[in-house]
Amino acid sequence: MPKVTDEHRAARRHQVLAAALRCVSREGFHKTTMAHVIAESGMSAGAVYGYFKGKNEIIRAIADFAIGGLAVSLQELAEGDEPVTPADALAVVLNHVEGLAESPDGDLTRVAVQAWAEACRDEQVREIARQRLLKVRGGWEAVLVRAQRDGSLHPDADPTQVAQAMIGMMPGFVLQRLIVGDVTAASYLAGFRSVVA
Amino acid sequence: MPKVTDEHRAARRHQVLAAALRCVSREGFHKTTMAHVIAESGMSAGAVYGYFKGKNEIIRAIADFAIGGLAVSLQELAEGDEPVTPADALAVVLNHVEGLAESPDGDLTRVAVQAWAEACRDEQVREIARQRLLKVRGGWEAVLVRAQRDGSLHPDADPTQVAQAMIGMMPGFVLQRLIVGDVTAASYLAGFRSVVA
Amino acid sequence: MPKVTDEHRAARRHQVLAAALRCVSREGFHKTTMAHVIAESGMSAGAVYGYFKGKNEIIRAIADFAIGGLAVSLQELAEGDEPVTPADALAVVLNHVEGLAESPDGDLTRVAVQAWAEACRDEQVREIARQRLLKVRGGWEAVLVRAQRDGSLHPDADPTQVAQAMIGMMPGFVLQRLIVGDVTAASYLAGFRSVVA
Amino acid sequence: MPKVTDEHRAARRHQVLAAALRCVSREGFHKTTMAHVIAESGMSAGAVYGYFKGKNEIIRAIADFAIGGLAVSLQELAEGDEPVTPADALAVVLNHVEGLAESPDGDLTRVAVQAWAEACRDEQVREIARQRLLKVRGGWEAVLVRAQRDGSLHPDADPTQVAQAMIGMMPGFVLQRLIVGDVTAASYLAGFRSVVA
DNA sequence: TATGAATGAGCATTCATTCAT
DNA sequence: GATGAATGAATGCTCATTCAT
Repeated sequence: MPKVTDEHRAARRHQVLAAALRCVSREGFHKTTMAHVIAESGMSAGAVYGYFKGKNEIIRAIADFAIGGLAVSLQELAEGDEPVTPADALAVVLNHVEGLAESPDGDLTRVAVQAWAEACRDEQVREIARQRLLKVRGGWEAVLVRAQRDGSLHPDADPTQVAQAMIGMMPGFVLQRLIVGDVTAASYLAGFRSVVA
Repeated sequence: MPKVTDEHRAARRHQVLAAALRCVSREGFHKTTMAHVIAESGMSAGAVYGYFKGKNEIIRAIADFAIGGLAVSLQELAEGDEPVTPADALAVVLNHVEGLAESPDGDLTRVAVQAWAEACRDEQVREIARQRLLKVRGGWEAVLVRAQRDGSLHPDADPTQVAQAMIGMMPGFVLQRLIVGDVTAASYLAGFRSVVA
Repeated sequence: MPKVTDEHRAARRHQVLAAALRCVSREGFHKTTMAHVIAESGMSAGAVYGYFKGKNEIIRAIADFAIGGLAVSLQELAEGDEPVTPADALAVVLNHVEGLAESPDGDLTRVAVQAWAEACRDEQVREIARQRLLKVRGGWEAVLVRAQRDGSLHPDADPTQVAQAMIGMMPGFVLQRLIVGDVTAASYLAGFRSVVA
Repeated sequence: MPKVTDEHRAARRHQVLAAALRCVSREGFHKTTMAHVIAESGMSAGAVYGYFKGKNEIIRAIADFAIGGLAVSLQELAEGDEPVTPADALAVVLNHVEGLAESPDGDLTRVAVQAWAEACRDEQVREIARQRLLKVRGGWEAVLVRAQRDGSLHPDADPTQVAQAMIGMMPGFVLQRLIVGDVTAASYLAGFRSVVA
């Protein structure tokens, strides 16, 4: 089947990635074997290796995808007409996270936790994660600048530092959801609103 | 003689755990082989297996230790004489975290991230993590009740929900420290204070 | 049309063989993969398999070519007008070998060494090698009979046995050239002349 | 079975090497799989890897052994009381080679041919082969100096060049034996004697 | 006839664990 | 108890060959 279209190639890559995502959300990166991914994808070993150089490349692609998935565009919030508060933006983030947990290819938040752990070991995954985090922090900064304009954030606040704190609330939500299981976007957000009020 | 033996046993277990901690903080749980732990501990394979049933038991002990290490006693803060604000308690937590990164047996925050990932895969690690998190949430609740008494937290706030939000700030601090590297307890806390102000 | 096709077939086969020769002289038979040969030839996998049944057929064709390349026609020497000595014939052989090392498709003497090794494993390659060696021995016998006539070889010598000895000097020259690197046709021949003198 | 003696270690290494030798003399270096060696040795995979880092290390050890096996000590011949001719020394070499073909761990001359081929590919094997060849050439030079003293070699001959030529007769003997099969030490030597006579 | 993506058996190697000493 | 050599199933990956287009 030579002369395959780019769409075909992309679809095949996605087929591998989706299979790997399901495996990783079940078993984590390191208990997921290539044999699992191969079986789950329905492809042959050789075919999978035709689309990815090896397990590391798949791990990196998945880490990128999962961490990227957690990123919400806060930009549009910052550019919208409605007044924006930090709590509003956090609500958007938390609802987005809850949606990722229901992904058809497994709970993406579980995969993201794997990716965080991998970022602490693998320089390349760390770089991917860093880029993603900085991007989202940029979104938060835009929102916070807007919030200062709207009066919902103190004008003397340093948007960069506040962005660090605000983005920092997401991992704690993800982990408590997965590990304790008693946290919802609503309860978490309510807790935050009570503090800032 | 039995007491000497018990002390001996405890010392030997610690020897293995400390070695494993150093390995895991360098390489993560799954790239750490028993051979690494055995070599790092200076013990023989048979000896290590005399103190731990296998790798899983070591992983669980380490996960317990690392997640437990992140827990600070906020109880004494709640019971002290000084008025307490949520930000004060967060400062205590963040400073404690910064100290763990300098542990003689490797950066414990890196190990904790590994433990979070493992908690998403292994029911027993998850249970350990859950107990630890609930314990710390209990400490936060005590602090927050005190804060309500002191007037630094709104009297209508639900301490449980606020505790979820407050404990949720810690993982985000750990991850940004390890992955982005530009976050300090001071900058993170300043960001938080700006929001609640 | 059939003739054009035949020429085309021959040209294509040569294209594959030349590519394979370059690969084998670099990497040996068994480290040379079909993918290497396919890439080096600039043809497609399917095309290569249209001209050769498989890797074994290519190996045999190359072995034939490389061992055949070492064969010089000593016949014309035997039939010439000039008096011939064994050393003269050896000089022709050694000079020919030195030329093969400069082949545009890689050092053919390296390929020949691979072919010798393969001849010890593969019955078909061995048969090819045997035919080639016997052919050259025939050439040597003709030269040696002529040398007896010329008086440069003892009349009681058995030309077959002497041919065994004389042809036997070639592999040692090739190997010392490739492995030790300090042997030239001139030095090797001088050594031989000193013994027979 | 801890605290094993050095003899035990040496015996185990030999057990692997002997197994590998049998495999390689049958199938060549590259068709010999680790599974073959492991099965032939009667050891487990892990045990074999406890004595050798990998297949390459085994190949190199075998190449060393096989090429080394071809080396005869011509030194004692050079130092003996009897007058020595080049043909006498060649006789010793050829008889030695015939003996190696009957080794209990397979025909060592077949393994040596594999080693020559490998020496053309692998820098480390080449270095091993070079050292071995230079050693034997040294033996030949001693013999030839002695032969000059005895009057059986022309006093003007350069012993180094003659040694190149004389050692060069061995590979041709090995290859003709293995590939054509009609050459014996006796016939080959007779051919040589006829030329030098 | 040409293409090259796909196949899948096979390969070298690792590693958690055991157990004879 | 302590030792560490031995085990062998499992892993990530390769590559000669095929065949739908």
